Amino acid sequence: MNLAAVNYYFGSKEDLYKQMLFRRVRPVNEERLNLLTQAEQLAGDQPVPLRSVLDTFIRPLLRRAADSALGGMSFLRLISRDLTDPQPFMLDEMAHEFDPLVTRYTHVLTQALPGTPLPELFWRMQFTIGAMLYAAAHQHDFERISHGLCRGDDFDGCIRRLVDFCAAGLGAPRSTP
Amino acid sequence: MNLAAVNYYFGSKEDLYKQMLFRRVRPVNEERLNLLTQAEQLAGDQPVPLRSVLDTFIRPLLRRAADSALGGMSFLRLISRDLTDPQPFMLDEMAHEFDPLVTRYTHVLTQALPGTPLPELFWRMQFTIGAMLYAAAHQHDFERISHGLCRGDDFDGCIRRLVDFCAAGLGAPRSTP
DNA sequence: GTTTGTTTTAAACGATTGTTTGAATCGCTC
DNA sequence: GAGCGATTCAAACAATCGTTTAAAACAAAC
Repeated sequence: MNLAAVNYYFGSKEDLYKQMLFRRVRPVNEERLNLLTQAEQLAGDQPVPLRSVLDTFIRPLLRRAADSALGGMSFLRLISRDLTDPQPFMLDEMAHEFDPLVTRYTHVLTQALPGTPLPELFWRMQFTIGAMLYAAAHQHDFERISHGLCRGDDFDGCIRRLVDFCAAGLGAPRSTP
Repeated sequence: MNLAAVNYYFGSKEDLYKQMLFRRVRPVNEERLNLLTQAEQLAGDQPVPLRSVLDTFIRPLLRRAADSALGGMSFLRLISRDLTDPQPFMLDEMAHEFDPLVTRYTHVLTQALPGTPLPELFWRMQFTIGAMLYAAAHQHDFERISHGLCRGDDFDGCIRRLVDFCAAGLGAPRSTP
């Protein structure tokens, strides 16, 4: 197609990139918060179980892998890359997009993991994000890396395993420094 | 400096990039394997404890953050990026560089985690790598993200927390699909 | 001091980048 | 179908990219 259309419709290449990425990311985060609300209602006055919290966070992103209408693997690779190594012009709006998530998830996680110091929780949330993003971006490669032992298209299996892994990690006992 | 020197000494920009990155990565992986050998000797005929395995894998990379002579944070960001979203021309040599690691660590981990099916172990190794790379690349940002709760220069703390998290994750019980 | 081979430099190369321009084309209303 | 704003397109724009070239500067051996 004609590249002049980019500037006609979006003003610049950066703006096209921004709009494209946020068009994909926004529904993911909306879905996360919706699922989280549902989980809270289901839990009543009890804290939301840790594994449920993780599922609401991981599933909306990971299920995109199998859905090419929502971006498929290209989107997962792209968002993983942009969160791992953000381009400067994306930083502000990205932070703004993810702020509500940080607030809500910090809140439910402190209740799901009572007694965990807040700094500890922050670190572990970052580890969780890292594990998820790396798995999201490399799902397909695992088949090659593991010499066929892991299926590259087993998205549900990937989600379940991520939840297993991160639930244990988030709830891990703390070793003394 | 004069950019023509790049082609004079390295042939191309890609080759400069390759050599620069491998010059930094190779010592990391050598250190990993050395520490792993030491840990094996220390363990005698017992399996190497899981947390020790993780320490040999994580520490050699993460300690670079504080050592600008070994690349510092710039190196960590770069290698994190290149492993998360590899450039095509790096793939072959990267795989070759990491092959021995995969073999050795798969071996010691199957012994440290008896009964874990190999596919499960592969998935969890990937999660571990993801958590580590993301933490490595973002150590500094956590201070801002957590509103000052997490120190961005607490490298030993980061290692210890990563080991806590990943040890629990690797040893987590498996939920039924 | 001249020679020989190596390194550094400035200039130019072709290719590609993101963007702008102005003319053509379209869809619509009167 | 004339007129008009919106869209499309090819062409050209300046800027940057990685690389090559050839001349200048350097170092070491004789």
